[in-house]
Amino acid sequence: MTRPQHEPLRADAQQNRDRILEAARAAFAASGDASLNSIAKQAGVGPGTLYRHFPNREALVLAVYRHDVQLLADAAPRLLARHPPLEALRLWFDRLAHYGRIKHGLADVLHAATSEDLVGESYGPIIGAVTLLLRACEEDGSIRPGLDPDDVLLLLGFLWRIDPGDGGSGAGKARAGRLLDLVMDGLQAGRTTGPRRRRR
Amino acid sequence: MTRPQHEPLRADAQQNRDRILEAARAAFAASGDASLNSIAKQAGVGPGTLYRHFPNREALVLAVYRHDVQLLADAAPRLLARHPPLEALRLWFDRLAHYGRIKHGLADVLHAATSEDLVGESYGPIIGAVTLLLRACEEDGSIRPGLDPDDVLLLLGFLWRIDPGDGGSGAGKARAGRLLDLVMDGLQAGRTTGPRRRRR
DNA sequence: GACGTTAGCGGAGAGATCTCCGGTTGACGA
DNA sequence: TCGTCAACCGGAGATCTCTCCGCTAACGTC
Repeated sequence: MTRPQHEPLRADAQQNRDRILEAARAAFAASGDASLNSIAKQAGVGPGTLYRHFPNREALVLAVYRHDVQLLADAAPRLLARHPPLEALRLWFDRLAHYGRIKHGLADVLHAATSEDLVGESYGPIIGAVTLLLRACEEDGSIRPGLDPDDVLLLLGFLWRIDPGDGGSGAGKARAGRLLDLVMDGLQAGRTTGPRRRRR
Repeated sequence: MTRPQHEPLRADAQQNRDRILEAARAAFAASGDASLNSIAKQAGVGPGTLYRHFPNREALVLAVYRHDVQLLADAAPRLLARHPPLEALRLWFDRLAHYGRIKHGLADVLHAATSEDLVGESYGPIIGAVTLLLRACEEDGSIRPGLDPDDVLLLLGFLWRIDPGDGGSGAGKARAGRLLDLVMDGLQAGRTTGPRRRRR
């Protein structure tokens, strides 16, 4: 954590990067779709500088939330240590959903992330967490074997598209819960061992 | 089909609308992300005219593909007449997936469609088809009861995000198939009647 | 056919994203 | 401390999306 990524930047470049990130964090917190121009201005740099550091909007959003993404990824092994695999998987999904609901700026980010490699820096930990959880469940026999983490993450993409305030108090949360139930059932179908457990 | 929607337009307006649609169809076929400006120019109208007829890119894309969307929706009752409900559902999903793979311009359209009401014109038939299929399956006892068509459609959103040429020959198709299998299993879990059928 | 009403036109332009490149400055060896 | 040079800056500008509004001409009426 907080390790210098890639090559060390020149001092002024590093300072600019930090200033941009700070300005972006503030701007995204305020509006979510602040213009990159205004963020650059707020950070006291030219648009060119912003775009050199972060080639597009996604990259900037991802960098801003990078720390949170890492926290989310780190939660996976912790959950696995304290819960049965299947339960850990579901709990982690819930966190992912909650995260998607809070940080709505990320909506379209992981959405396009699958194909981008630039995003690997942030997408990597997430895919790692999913891989870990799925493998544990698989070895446990509680889900069907042979699942591709990328597939699962793609399937979970709906989480980013649920409107947080969807139709009033907590409707979004309920919706995410219903759909996650459905996905969990799908994952369990074709499991290798144990009797099929009835939902709830 | 081909009924005059809403109020009848003035003759010149109707002509402009048609010209825009024609130009857009050609442009989208060529590039998929052609600029609306260029489409307007190609159609021989000003940008203002284009935006009055179609308030944003989505509306235009949707209008261009409207006929195809209707065909897709119409397929649902036909499939139900010739197949058991569950099978009809899956076959229709396959069509939806195929459609998503071909008309990639629609990718981000139905994506945002859930919240928009402007899109109702095209989203409506789709949601209608899903409702029909789900209800048939439900009465048949082959899927769990109480499913919300909107939920299901939201879950299926991954279909729009699969890269058609995903990693080479037909990989996208395979991926869609795997994920649809998973979704079908999820839908069947908790079904009311009959023994749980093993996949494939 | 002429006329008034108003739907509709279309271009100017605001504001956004992203690129390009001449000028500048930090880093480092001497 | 100084010179060199590559890394980096930042703003001009190309292009796009979308809005606003003064003007035009289509349509119903007489």
